[in-house]
Amino acid sequence: MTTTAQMYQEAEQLIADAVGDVIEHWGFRKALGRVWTVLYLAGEPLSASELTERLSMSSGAMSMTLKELQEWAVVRRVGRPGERREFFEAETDLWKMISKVVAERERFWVRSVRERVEQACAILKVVPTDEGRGALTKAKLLLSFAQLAEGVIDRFLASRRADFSGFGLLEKTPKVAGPEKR
Amino acid sequence: MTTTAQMYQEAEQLIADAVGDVIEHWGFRKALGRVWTVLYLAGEPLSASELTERLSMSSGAMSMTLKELQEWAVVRRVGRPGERREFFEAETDLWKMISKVVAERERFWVRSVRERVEQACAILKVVPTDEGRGALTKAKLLLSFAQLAEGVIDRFLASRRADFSGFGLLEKTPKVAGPEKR
DNA sequence: CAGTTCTTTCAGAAACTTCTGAAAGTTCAG
DNA sequence: CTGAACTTTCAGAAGTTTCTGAAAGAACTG
Repeated sequence: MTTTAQMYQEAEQLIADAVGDVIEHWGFRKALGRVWTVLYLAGEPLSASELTERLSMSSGAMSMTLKELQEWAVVRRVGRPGERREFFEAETDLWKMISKVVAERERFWVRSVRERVEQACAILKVVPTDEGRGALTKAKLLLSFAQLAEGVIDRFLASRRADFSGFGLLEKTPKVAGPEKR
Repeated sequence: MTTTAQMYQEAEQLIADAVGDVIEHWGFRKALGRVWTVLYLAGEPLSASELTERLSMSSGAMSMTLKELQEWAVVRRVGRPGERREFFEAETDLWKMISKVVAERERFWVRSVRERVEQACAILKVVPTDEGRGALTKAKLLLSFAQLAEGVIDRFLASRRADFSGFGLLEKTPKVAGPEKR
């Protein structure tokens, strides 16, 4: 016999693992996605030990994972009156989460690449061989691509902030997308 | 004294490592980015041994790397008349490369997630607790987000341009405060 | 301020990824 | 065929990331 609690857990695991996989694919630890998902689906703050049990993780891993999630402002720590323990709840505004990641992570890399390619271009400028000239042309192309990406990221961050601030894409208000038609 | 050949190599290393780092950040092996970059900058086909030497990699690693680059259609194998060895040249069409990756990699994951969340929704539909109902609402939101992403990817691929113009990632139907042309 | 409860830290274990280099395989000229 | 030139494969090495769990640390409570 399958209880409703078991069914809930099964669905929770499915979604947690799915989100965990995406998150891992994007270069974070799978555990970050799993923990966030359980908190998100729960809809109310949960304690660390509750999470530890539901996801079969060690207390140490849970502590580190929650710390990292908070650094990314994706999970909040909330006190609960009359409770000794700390509770945690998920940030539900997906735009807020995504923009934070893009701003801190993607931007950093794009800039780092741009700077290094610029440096290489400076060197190639004074290499008077055919090889050097050909490479310079191509390096400049890479450079303009990096600059393009930098611009896209900046515009992405600016535009959404302007239009959706306080109105997060996946905020509690349902009715986001229509019926599927694939 | 620094020769022009040494300067070329220095610039080549700088760019190769920069591209390698981005590529790694995007979930591929660093070596893929480094090898592609050397071929790209060279502008002409190079042999495996040439690459092995320039990048200080083992022959085994080079063989595997070139194989993977070819699978991603990012490097082509070219024969050279009168030469026994095989030569390799870089695909220079960035759009072609990016669209291939997006089509095969991102799409796969978005769909996989959508399917798993759909499955979980089906389970939650028959869980008659408050917990279950709340989670179902949220799961449906995740689902609509996955569908949104699927749509964005498909439109991006259909647009067939690498300049990213108008690439508002989370664009819904209307265009917002657009300084850029449609 | 001693005890209880919960959280964080961290060294080592485990798991996973990538690389090396020798051996096996392939191709081709003579 | 045979051997030279080059490529691929793969088992084990090396490197990297993530997790475990015990111990130290905090935060209350009575």
